[in-house]
Amino acid sequence: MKAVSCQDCGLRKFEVFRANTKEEVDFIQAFKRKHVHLAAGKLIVREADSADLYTLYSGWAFRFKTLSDGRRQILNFLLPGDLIGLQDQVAEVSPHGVEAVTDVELCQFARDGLWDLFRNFPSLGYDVTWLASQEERMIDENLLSVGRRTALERIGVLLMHLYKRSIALGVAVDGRVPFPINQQHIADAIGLSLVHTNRTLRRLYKLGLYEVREGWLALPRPGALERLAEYFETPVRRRPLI
Amino acid sequence: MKAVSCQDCGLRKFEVFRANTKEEVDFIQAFKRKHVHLAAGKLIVREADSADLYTLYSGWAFRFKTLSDGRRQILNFLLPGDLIGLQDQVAEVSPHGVEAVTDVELCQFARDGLWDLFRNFPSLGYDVTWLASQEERMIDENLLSVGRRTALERIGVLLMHLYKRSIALGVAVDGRVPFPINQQHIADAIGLSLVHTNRTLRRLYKLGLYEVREGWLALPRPGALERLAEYFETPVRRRPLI
DNA sequence: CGAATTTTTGAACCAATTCAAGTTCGGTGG
DNA sequence: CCACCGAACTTGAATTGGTTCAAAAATTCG
Repeated sequence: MKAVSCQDCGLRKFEVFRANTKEEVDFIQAFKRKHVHLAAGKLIVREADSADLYTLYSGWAFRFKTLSDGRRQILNFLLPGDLIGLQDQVAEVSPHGVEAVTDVELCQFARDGLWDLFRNFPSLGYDVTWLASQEERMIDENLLSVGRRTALERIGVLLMHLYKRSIALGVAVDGRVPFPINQQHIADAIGLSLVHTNRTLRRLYKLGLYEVREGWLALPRPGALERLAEYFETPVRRRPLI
Repeated sequence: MKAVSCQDCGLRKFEVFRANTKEEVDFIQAFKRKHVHLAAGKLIVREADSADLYTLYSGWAFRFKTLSDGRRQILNFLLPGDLIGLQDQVAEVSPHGVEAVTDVELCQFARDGLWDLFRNFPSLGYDVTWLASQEERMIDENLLSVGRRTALERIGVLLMHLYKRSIALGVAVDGRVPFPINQQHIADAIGLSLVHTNRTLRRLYKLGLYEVREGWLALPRPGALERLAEYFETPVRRRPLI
Protein backbone atom coordinates (compact mmCIF):
# COMPACT_ATOMS: atom_id res chain seq x y z
CA MET A 1 0.00 0.00 0.00
CA LYS A 2 1.62 3.23 -1.05
CA ALA A 3 -1.33 5.60 -0.95
CA VAL A 4 0.69 8.78 -0.99
CA SER A 5 3.68 9.40 -3.21
CA CYS A 6 6.33 11.76 -1.92
CA GLN A 7 6.25 13.77 -5.13
CA ASP A 8 2.62 14.63 -4.44
CA CYS A 9 3.07 14.78 -0.66
CA GLY A 10 0.23 16.76 0.87
CA LEU A 11 2.50 18.13 3.57
CA ARG A 12 4.95 19.66 1.09
CA LYS A 13 2.24 22.03 0.03
CA PHE A 14 2.47 23.82 3.38
CA GLU A 15 4.94 26.63 3.33
CA VAL A 16 6.50 25.80 6.71
CA PHE A 17 8.36 23.01 5.01
CA ARG A 18 11.50 23.73 3.06
CA ALA A 19 11.48 22.68 -0.56
CA ASN A 20 13.63 19.73 -1.61
CA THR A 21 15.18 19.09 -4.99
CA LYS A 22 13.52 16.58 -7.28
CA GLU A 23 16.42 14.17 -6.69
CA GLU A 24 15.97 14.41 -2.94
CA VAL A 25 12.26 13.78 -3.13
CA ASP A 26 12.85 10.83 -5.45
CA PHE A 27 15.30 9.42 -2.93
CA ILE A 28 12.83 9.88 -0.10
CA GLN A 29 10.23 8.08 -2.22
CA ALA A 30 12.62 5.16 -2.70
CA PHE A 31 13.38 5.23 1.01
CA LYS A 32 9.71 4.97 1.89
CA ARG A 33 8.33 1.46 2.49
CA LYS A 34 4.68 1.97 3.19
CA HIS A 35 1.98 4.38 4.08
CA VAL A 36 0.41 3.28 7.37
CA HIS A 37 -2.96 4.10 8.93
CA LEU A 38 -3.41 3.70 12.67
CA ALA A 39 -6.38 4.37 14.95
CA ALA A 40 -6.40 6.84 17.81
CA GLY A 41 -4.94 5.40 21.00
CA LYS A 42 -2.83 2.76 19.25
CA LEU A 43 0.86 2.39 19.95
CA ILE A 44 3.16 3.40 17.11
CA VAL A 45 6.28 2.35 19.00
CA ARG A 46 6.29 0.09 22.03
CA GLU A 47 8.63 0.92 24.91
CA ALA A 48 11.71 -1.27 25.01
CA ASP A 49 10.98 -2.66 21.57
CA SER A 50 12.82 -2.19 18.31
CA ALA A 51 11.31 0.39 16.02
CA ASP A 52 11.23 1.68 12.48
CA LEU A 53 11.70 5.20 11.29
CA TYR A 54 8.55 7.16 10.41
CA THR A 55 7.37 10.60 9.52
CA LEU A 56 4.00 11.55 10.95
CA TYR A 57 1.91 12.42 7.93
CA SER A 58 -1.38 13.36 9.56
CA GLY A 59 -2.82 13.48 13.08
CA TRP A 60 -1.23 13.92 16.49
CA ALA A 61 0.89 11.55 18.57
CA PHE A 62 3.16 11.74 21.61
CA ARG A 63 6.37 10.23 22.90
CA PHE A 64 6.31 8.96 26.49
CA LYS A 65 8.14 6.98 29.14
CA THR A 66 6.57 5.03 31.97
CA LEU A 67 7.70 3.66 35.31
CA SER A 68 6.77 0.17 36.46
CA ASP A 69 3.96 1.37 38.71
CA GLY A 70 2.24 3.18 35.88
CA ARG A 71 3.47 6.73 36.36
CA ARG A 72 3.74 8.18 32.88
CA GLN A 73 5.59 11.18 31.51
CA ILE A 74 4.76 12.58 28.09
CA LEU A 75 8.04 13.83 26.61
CA ASN A 76 6.62 15.81 23.71
CA PHE A 77 3.77 15.93 21.27
CA LEU A 78 4.25 15.02 17.62
CA LEU A 79 2.51 16.91 14.83
CA PRO A 80 2.50 16.37 11.08
CA GLY A 81 5.98 16.47 9.62
CA ASP A 82 7.69 15.22 12.79
CA LEU A 83 10.14 12.37 12.59
CA ILE A 84 9.49 9.32 14.78
CA GLY A 85 12.02 6.79 15.92
CA LEU A 86 15.33 8.43 15.16
CA GLN A 87 16.65 7.64 18.66
CA ASP A 88 15.77 4.02 18.04
CA GLN A 89 18.07 3.81 15.04
CA VAL A 90 20.90 4.69 17.34
CA ALA A 91 19.84 2.45 20.22
CA GLU A 92 19.06 -1.24 19.85
CA VAL A 93 15.74 -0.80 21.57
CA SER A 94 13.40 2.15 21.88
CA PRO A 95 13.91 4.04 25.10
CA HIS A 96 10.39 5.45 24.87
CA GLY A 97 6.95 4.65 23.52
CA VAL A 98 4.96 6.55 20.90
CA GLU A 99 1.15 6.61 20.96
CA ALA A 100 -1.34 8.01 18.48
CA VAL A 101 -3.63 10.69 19.94
CA THR A 102 -5.91 10.84 16.91
CA ASP A 103 -6.15 8.55 13.93
CA VAL A 104 -2.81 8.96 12.21
CA GLU A 105 -1.13 8.33 8.88
CA LEU A 106 2.55 7.49 8.88
CA CYS A 107 5.24 7.28 6.22
CA GLN A 108 7.25 4.23 7.17
CA PHE A 109 10.86 4.16 5.99
CA ALA A 110 13.33 1.38 5.28
CA ARG A 111 14.75 -0.11 8.41
CA ASP A 112 18.52 0.42 8.49
CA GLY A 113 18.24 2.75 5.52
CA LEU A 114 19.30 5.80 7.46
CA TRP A 115 22.97 5.35 6.72
CA ASP A 116 22.22 5.18 2.98
CA LEU A 117 20.41 8.45 3.30
CA PHE A 118 23.40 10.14 4.89
CA ARG A 119 25.78 8.70 2.31
CA ASN A 120 23.75 9.41 -0.79
CA PHE A 121 22.19 12.70 0.24
CA PRO A 122 24.24 14.53 2.86
CA SER A 123 21.74 17.36 2.58
CA LEU A 124 19.01 15.05 3.84
CA GLY A 125 21.34 13.83 6.57
CA TYR A 126 21.74 17.41 7.62
CA ASP A 127 17.96 17.78 7.64
CA VAL A 128 17.61 14.79 9.94
CA THR A 129 20.07 16.37 12.34
CA TRP A 130 18.18 19.62 12.09
CA LEU A 131 14.96 17.90 13.08
CA ALA A 132 16.66 16.06 15.93
CA SER A 133 18.09 19.31 17.30
CA GLN A 134 14.74 20.97 16.96
CA GLU A 135 13.07 18.22 18.96
CA GLU A 136 15.73 18.45 21.62
CA ARG A 137 15.04 22.15 22.01
CA MET A 138 11.38 21.42 22.62
CA ILE A 139 12.24 18.88 25.28
CA ASP A 140 14.66 21.31 26.91
CA GLU A 141 11.83 23.80 27.18
CA ASN A 142 9.55 21.16 28.63
CA LEU A 143 12.20 20.18 31.15
CA LEU A 144 12.49 23.79 32.24
CA SER A 145 8.72 23.89 32.70
CA VAL A 146 8.45 20.70 34.67
CA GLY A 147 11.50 21.46 36.78
CA ARG A 148 11.02 25.12 37.56
CA ARG A 149 7.71 26.62 36.47
CA THR A 150 4.53 26.87 38.55
CA ALA A 151 1.42 24.95 37.52
CA LEU A 152 -0.10 28.01 35.85
CA GLU A 153 3.07 28.77 33.93
CA ARG A 154 3.50 25.17 32.79
CA ILE A 155 0.06 25.01 31.30
CA GLY A 156 0.50 28.43 29.76
CA VAL A 157 3.70 27.38 28.05
CA LEU A 158 2.23 24.14 26.78
CA LEU A 159 -0.86 25.80 25.34
CA MET A 160 1.16 28.58 23.69
CA HIS A 161 3.60 26.05 22.31
CA LEU A 162 0.99 23.81 20.74
CA TYR A 163 -0.94 26.81 19.50
CA LYS A 164 2.10 28.27 17.77
CA ARG A 165 3.03 24.99 16.17
CA SER A 166 -0.44 24.63 14.73
CA ILE A 167 -0.40 28.21 13.51
CA ALA A 168 2.95 27.54 11.81
CA LEU A 169 1.47 24.51 10.11
CA GLY A 170 -1.27 26.77 8.81
CA VAL A 171 -4.18 24.78 10.15
CA ALA A 172 -5.80 27.58 12.16
CA VAL A 173 -9.37 28.53 11.36
CA ASP A 174 -10.68 31.80 12.79
CA GLY A 175 -7.81 31.93 15.26
CA ARG A 176 -8.68 28.47 16.54
CA VAL A 177 -6.50 25.39 16.17
CA PRO A 178 -7.35 21.69 16.44
CA PHE A 179 -6.80 20.45 19.98
CA PRO A 180 -7.31 16.70 20.21
CA ILE A 181 -5.74 16.09 23.63
CA ASN A 182 -7.59 15.80 26.94
CA GLN A 183 -6.66 16.94 30.44
CA GLN A 184 -5.00 13.63 31.23
CA HIS A 185 -2.59 14.20 28.35
CA ILE A 186 -1.83 17.69 29.61
CA ALA A 187 -1.28 16.40 33.15
CA ASP A 188 1.09 13.70 31.90
CA ALA A 189 3.01 16.24 29.83
CA ILE A 190 3.55 18.86 32.53
CA GLY A 191 4.26 16.52 35.43
CA LEU A 192 1.17 17.31 37.53
CA SER A 193 -1.79 15.29 38.72
CA LEU A 194 -5.01 15.26 36.73
CA VAL A 195 -6.92 16.99 39.51
CA HIS A 196 -4.47 19.83 39.88
CA THR A 197 -4.24 20.21 36.12
CA ASN A 198 -8.01 20.59 35.99
CA ARG A 199 -8.06 23.22 38.73
CA THR A 200 -5.31 25.16 37.02
CA LEU A 201 -7.01 25.01 33.62
CA ARG A 202 -10.18 26.27 35.29
CA ARG A 203 -8.21 29.16 36.71
CA LEU A 204 -6.77 30.01 33.29
CA TYR A 205 -10.22 29.83 31.81
CA LYS A 206 -11.62 32.22 34.40
CA LEU A 207 -8.78 34.60 33.59
CA GLY A 208 -10.05 34.52 30.03
CA LEU A 209 -6.76 33.14 28.72
CA TYR A 210 -7.91 29.96 27.07
CA GLU A 211 -10.92 28.16 25.79
CA VAL A 212 -11.49 24.71 24.28
CA ARG A 213 -14.68 23.94 22.42
CA GLU A 214 -15.42 20.85 20.38
CA GLY A 215 -11.76 19.95 20.10
CA TRP A 216 -10.59 23.39 19.04
CA LEU A 217 -8.37 25.64 21.11
CA ALA A 218 -8.59 29.43 21.25
CA LEU A 219 -6.25 31.76 23.13
CA PRO A 220 -8.18 35.03 23.40
CA ARG A 221 -5.29 37.04 24.86
CA PRO A 222 -2.09 35.43 23.60
CA GLY A 223 0.09 38.32 24.73
CA ALA A 224 -1.12 38.06 28.31
CA LEU A 225 -0.61 34.30 28.27
CA GLU A 226 2.93 34.68 26.93
CA ARG A 227 3.80 37.12 29.69
CA LEU A 228 2.28 34.94 32.37
CA ALA A 229 4.15 31.89 31.12
CA GLU A 230 7.32 33.77 30.32
CA TYR A 231 7.48 32.01 27.02
CA PHE A 232 8.35 34.01 23.95
CA GLU A 233 9.78 31.50 21.53
CA THR A 234 9.01 32.35 17.98
CA PRO A 235 7.74 29.46 15.93
CA VAL A 236 10.20 28.04 13.46
CA ARG A 237 9.89 29.74 10.13
CA ARG A 238 10.82 26.97 7.74
CA ARG A 239 11.86 23.44 8.50
CA PRO A 240 12.95 20.33 6.63
CA LEU A 241 10.61 17.50 5.77
CA ILE A 242 11.76 13.96 5.18
CA MET B 1 47.03 28.00 19.83
CA LYS B 2 46.53 24.42 18.81
CA ALA B 3 47.83 22.59 21.81
CA VAL B 4 46.30 19.22 20.94
CA SER B 5 46.25 17.68 17.49
CA CYS B 6 43.37 15.40 16.65
CA GLN B 7 45.71 12.69 15.47
CA ASP B 8 47.17 12.51 18.97
CA CYS B 9 43.89 13.25 20.72
CA GLY B 10 44.06 12.10 24.31
CA LEU B 11 40.40 11.14 24.30
CA ARG B 12 40.75 8.75 21.36
CA LYS B 13 42.89 6.54 23.54
CA PHE B 14 39.85 5.64 25.62
CA GLU B 15 38.10 2.62 24.31
CA VAL B 16 34.57 4.05 24.70
CA PHE B 17 35.21 6.06 21.60
CA ARG B 18 34.84 4.49 18.20
CA ALA B 19 37.89 4.60 15.99
CA ASN B 20 37.82 6.89 12.95
CA THR B 21 39.71 6.47 9.71
CA LYS B 22 42.83 8.53 9.16
CA GLU B 23 40.96 10.63 6.59
CA GLU B 24 38.19 11.38 9.05
CA VAL B 25 40.60 12.42 11.77
CA ASP B 26 42.47 14.60 9.30
CA PHE B 27 39.22 16.28 8.35
CA ILE B 28 38.34 16.86 12.01
CA GLN B 29 41.77 18.37 12.48
CA ALA B 30 41.15 20.76 9.58
CA PHE B 31 37.72 21.52 11.03
CA LYS B 32 39.21 22.46 14.39
CA ARG B 33 39.98 26.14 14.94
CA LYS B 34 41.51 26.31 18.37
CA HIS B 35 42.06 24.54 21.62
CA VAL B 36 40.51 26.61 24.39
CA HIS B 37 41.11 26.64 28.14
CA LEU B 38 38.43 28.02 30.45
CA ALA B 39 38.27 28.32 34.23
CA ALA B 40 35.66 26.64 36.45
CA GLY B 41 32.45 28.63 36.66
CA LYS B 42 32.94 30.48 33.36
CA LEU B 43 30.26 30.53 30.69
CA ILE B 44 31.06 28.57 27.56
CA VAL B 45 27.85 29.64 25.83
CA ARG B 46 25.71 32.56 26.93
CA GLU B 47 21.91 32.15 26.83
CA ALA B 48 20.32 33.91 23.90
CA ASP B 49 23.68 34.48 22.26
CA SER B 50 25.15 32.98 19.11
CA ALA B 51 27.55 30.14 19.70
CA ASP B 52 30.26 28.04 18.14
CA LEU B 53 30.49 24.30 17.98
CA TYR B 54 32.78 22.60 20.49
CA THR B 55 33.75 19.23 21.81
CA LEU B 56 34.45 19.11 25.51
CA TYR B 57 38.01 17.79 25.75
CA SER B 58 38.48 17.70 29.50
CA GLY B 59 36.51 18.63 32.60
CA TRP B 60 32.79 18.87 33.31
CA ALA B 61 30.19 21.38 32.16
CA PHE B 62 26.42 21.65 32.05
CA ARG B 63 23.67 23.02 29.82
CA PHE B 64 20.99 25.11 31.53
CA LYS B 65 18.07 27.45 31.01
CA THR B 66 16.96 30.23 33.35
CA LEU B 67 13.80 32.22 33.94
CA SER B 68 13.86 35.96 34.47
CA ASP B 69 13.55 35.71 38.25
CA GLY B 70 16.61 33.49 38.51
CA ARG B 71 15.02 30.05 38.64
CA ARG B 72 17.49 27.77 36.88
CA GLN B 73 17.14 24.31 35.39
CA ILE B 74 20.16 22.24 34.51
CA LEU B 75 19.27 20.26 31.39
CA ASN B 76 22.18 17.83 31.43
CA PHE B 77 25.79 17.46 32.41
CA LEU B 78 28.53 17.38 29.81
CA LEU B 79 31.53 15.11 30.14
CA PRO B 80 34.62 14.71 27.97
CA GLY B 81 33.73 13.80 24.40
CA ASP B 82 30.36 15.56 24.47
CA LEU B 83 29.44 17.94 21.70
CA ILE B 84 28.47 21.49 22.66
CA GLY B 85 26.42 23.89 20.61
CA LEU B 86 24.83 21.70 17.97
CA GLN B 87 21.37 23.15 18.63
CA ASP B 88 22.85 26.58 18.11
CA GLN B 89 23.94 25.74 14.58
CA VAL B 90 20.30 25.13 13.78
CA ALA B 91 18.92 28.15 15.68
CA GLU B 92 20.14 31.69 15.19
CA VAL B 93 20.66 32.09 18.90
CA SER B 94 21.41 29.64 21.66
CA PRO B 95 18.27 28.54 23.47
CA HIS B 96 20.35 27.58 26.50
CA GLY B 97 23.56 28.45 28.32
CA VAL B 98 26.57 26.23 28.97
CA GLU B 99 28.75 26.68 32.04
CA ALA B 100 32.02 25.04 33.03
CA VAL B 101 31.85 23.12 36.32
CA THR B 102 35.59 22.51 36.53
CA ASP B 103 38.42 24.02 34.53
CA VAL B 104 37.79 22.75 31.02
CA GLU B 105 39.53 22.33 27.69
CA LEU B 106 37.48 22.67 24.53
CA CYS B 107 38.07 21.87 20.89
CA GLN B 108 36.52 24.78 19.05
CA PHE B 109 35.37 24.10 15.50
CA ALA B 110 34.81 26.26 12.46
CA ARG B 111 31.65 28.29 12.67
CA ASP B 112 29.36 27.34 9.81
CA GLY B 113 31.59 24.40 8.98
CA LEU B 114 29.01 21.81 9.94
CA TRP B 115 27.51 21.57 6.49
CA ASP B 116 30.98 20.93 5.00
CA LEU B 117 31.36 18.09 7.43
CA PHE B 118 28.12 16.47 6.32
CA ARG B 119 28.96 16.91 2.63
CA ASN B 120 32.56 15.72 2.77
CA PHE B 121 32.21 13.03 5.38
CA PRO B 122 28.69 11.65 5.63
CA SER B 123 30.01 9.18 8.17
CA LEU B 124 30.90 12.07 10.47
CA GLY B 125 27.51 13.63 9.80
CA TYR B 126 25.98 10.38 10.92
CA ASP B 127 28.13 10.51 14.05
CA VAL B 128 26.88 14.01 14.84
CA THR B 129 23.31 12.77 14.59
CA TRP B 130 24.19 9.82 16.76
CA LEU B 131 25.53 12.13 19.46
CA ALA B 132 22.47 14.38 19.21
CA SER B 133 20.14 11.42 19.62
CA GLN B 134 22.15 10.17 22.53
CA GLU B 135 21.89 13.52 24.27
CA GLU B 136 18.16 13.61 23.66
CA ARG B 137 17.80 10.24 25.35
CA MET B 138 19.54 11.57 28.40
CA ILE B 139 17.23 14.55 28.55
CA ASP B 140 14.20 12.30 28.11
CA GLU B 141 15.32 10.32 31.12
CA ASN B 142 15.83 13.51 33.10
CA LEU B 143 12.39 14.74 32.12
CA LEU B 144 10.88 11.49 33.36
CA SER B 145 12.71 12.00 36.65
CA VAL B 146 11.71 15.58 37.16
CA GLY B 147 8.12 14.97 36.07
CA ARG B 148 7.32 11.69 37.78
CA ARG B 149 9.95 10.40 40.19
CA THR B 150 10.11 11.09 43.93
CA ALA B 151 12.98 13.08 45.40
CA LEU B 152 14.82 9.93 46.45
CA GLU B 153 14.41 8.33 43.05
CA ARG B 154 15.54 11.44 41.19
CA ILE B 155 18.77 11.67 43.10
CA GLY B 156 19.31 7.95 42.76
CA VAL B 157 18.94 8.13 38.99
CA LEU B 158 21.23 11.12 38.66
CA LEU B 159 23.96 9.56 40.76
CA MET B 160 23.75 6.23 38.92
CA HIS B 161 23.75 8.00 35.59
CA LEU B 162 26.84 10.11 36.28
CA TYR B 163 28.57 7.17 37.89
CA LYS B 164 28.00 4.95 34.87
CA ARG B 165 29.14 7.59 32.44
CA SER B 166 32.37 8.03 34.34
CA ILE B 167 32.87 4.28 34.52
CA ALA B 168 32.36 4.09 30.74
CA LEU B 169 34.98 6.76 30.25
CA GLY B 170 37.31 4.61 32.30
CA VAL B 171 38.20 7.23 34.88
CA ALA B 172 37.19 5.22 37.95
CA VAL B 173 39.80 4.54 40.61
CA ASP B 174 39.01 1.92 43.24
CA GLY B 175 35.33 2.06 42.34
CA ARG B 176 35.25 5.81 42.89
CA VAL B 177 34.67 8.40 40.17
CA PRO B 178 35.42 12.16 40.08
CA PHE B 179 32.44 14.14 41.29
CA PRO B 180 33.04 17.86 40.91
CA ILE B 181 29.46 19.10 41.36
CA ASN B 182 27.93 20.44 44.57
CA GLN B 183 24.43 20.07 46.02
CA GLN B 184 23.24 23.24 44.30
CA HIS B 185 24.07 21.67 40.93
CA ILE B 186 22.18 18.54 41.88
CA ALA B 187 19.18 20.57 43.05
CA ASP B 188 19.14 22.55 39.81
CA ALA B 189 19.33 19.37 37.77
CA ILE B 190 16.54 17.44 39.47
CA GLY B 191 14.08 20.30 39.90
CA LEU B 192 14.11 20.45 43.70
CA SER B 193 15.17 23.08 46.23
CA LEU B 194 18.63 23.02 47.71
CA VAL B 195 17.29 22.29 51.18
CA HIS B 196 15.21 19.34 50.11
CA THR B 197 18.04 18.01 47.98
CA ASN B 198 20.29 18.13 51.02
CA ARG B 199 17.79 16.28 53.21
CA THR B 200 17.31 13.62 50.56
CA LEU B 201 21.03 13.15 50.02
CA ARG B 202 21.40 12.76 53.76
CA ARG B 203 18.74 10.09 53.68
CA LEU B 204 20.54 8.22 50.89
CA TYR B 205 23.78 8.49 52.80
CA LYS B 206 22.23 7.00 55.92
CA LEU B 207 20.89 4.16 53.79
CA GLY B 208 24.50 3.52 52.83
CA LEU B 209 23.80 4.09 49.16
CA TYR B 210 26.20 6.89 48.39
CA GLU B 211 29.22 8.69 49.67
CA VAL B 212 31.19 11.69 48.44
CA ARG B 213 34.66 12.36 49.81
CA GLU B 214 37.12 14.93 48.52
CA GLY B 215 35.32 15.27 45.24
CA TRP B 216 35.06 11.55 44.55
CA LEU B 217 31.80 9.61 44.43
CA ALA B 218 31.32 6.04 45.63
CA LEU B 219 28.14 3.96 45.34
CA PRO B 220 28.64 1.14 47.84
CA ARG B 221 25.53 -0.81 46.83
CA PRO B 222 24.87 0.02 43.17
CA GLY B 223 22.31 -2.75 42.75
CA ALA B 224 20.19 -1.47 45.63
CA LEU B 225 20.40 2.06 44.26
CA GLU B 226 19.35 0.92 40.79
CA ARG B 227 16.32 -0.85 42.21
CA LEU B 228 15.34 2.10 44.34
CA ALA B 229 15.64 4.48 41.42
CA GLU B 230 14.20 2.08 38.90
CA TYR B 231 16.99 2.95 36.54
CA PHE B 232 18.68 0.16 34.67
CA GLU B 233 20.07 1.79 31.56
CA THR B 234 23.25 0.19 30.45
CA PRO B 235 26.00 2.61 29.62
CA VAL B 236 26.72 3.08 25.96
CA ARG B 237 29.31 0.62 24.78
CA ARG B 238 31.06 2.62 22.08
CA ARG B 239 30.31 6.08 20.80
CA PRO B 240 31.56 8.45 18.13
CA LEU B 241 33.97 11.27 18.85
CA ILE B 242 34.25 14.38 16.74
C1' DC C 1 -31.44 6.55 25.77
C1' DG C 2 -27.96 4.54 28.59
C1' DA C 3 -23.02 3.57 29.34
C1' DA C 4 -18.54 5.15 29.39
C1' DT C 5 -15.35 8.66 29.43
C1' DT C 6 -14.01 13.19 30.69
C1' DT C 7 -14.39 17.16 33.49
C1' DT C 8 -15.28 19.36 37.85
C1' DT C 9 -15.40 20.18 42.84
C1' DG C 10 -14.65 19.28 47.97
C1' DA C 11 -11.84 17.88 51.82
C1' DA C 12 -7.91 15.79 54.15
C1' DC C 13 -3.26 15.08 53.76
C1' DC C 14 1.65 15.22 52.50
C1' DA C 15 5.88 16.27 49.95
C1' DA C 16 8.49 19.97 49.12
C1' DT C 17 9.48 25.03 49.82
C1' DT C 18 10.79 28.93 52.41
C1' DC C 19 12.93 31.27 55.99
C1' DA C 20 16.28 31.22 59.39
C1' DA C 21 20.26 29.80 61.77
C1' DG C 22 24.07 26.88 62.65
C1' DT C 23 27.98 23.94 61.47
C1' DT C 24 31.65 22.19 58.76
C1' DC C 25 35.05 22.54 55.14
C1' DG C 26 38.82 24.62 52.38
C1' DG C 27 41.70 28.01 51.66
C1' DT C 28 44.53 32.29 52.78
C1' DG C 29 47.32 35.44 55.14
C1' DG C 30 49.49 37.07 59.37
C1' DC D 1 50.61 27.03 62.57
C1' DC D 2 46.48 28.83 63.53
C1' DA D 3 42.86 32.43 63.17
C1' DC D 4 39.72 33.93 60.06
C1' DC D 5 36.70 34.12 55.98
C1' DG D 6 33.58 32.66 52.51
C1' DA D 7 31.40 28.79 50.50
C1' DA D 8 29.09 24.59 51.05
C1' DC D 9 26.49 21.71 53.87
C1' DT D 10 23.07 20.71 57.60
C1' DT D 11 19.05 21.12 60.53
C1' DG D 12 14.55 23.02 62.52
C1' DA D 13 9.97 25.07 62.09
C1' DA D 14 6.21 27.10 59.63
C1' DT D 15 3.93 27.24 55.38
C1' DT D 16 2.21 26.05 50.81
C1' DG D 17 1.53 23.97 46.35
C1' DG D 18 0.18 19.88 44.92
C1' DT D 19 -1.67 14.97 45.67
C1' DT D 20 -5.03 11.66 46.91
C1' DC D 21 -9.46 9.99 47.67
C1' DA D 22 -14.12 10.41 46.75
C1' DA D 23 -18.08 11.67 44.34
C1' DA D 24 -20.93 14.46 41.29
C1' DA D 25 -21.79 16.80 36.88
C1' DA D 26 -21.14 17.13 32.03
C1' DT D 27 -20.09 15.34 27.66
C1' DT D 28 -19.46 11.86 24.07
C1' DC D 29 -20.75 7.93 21.72
C1' DG D 30 -22.86 3.49 20.34
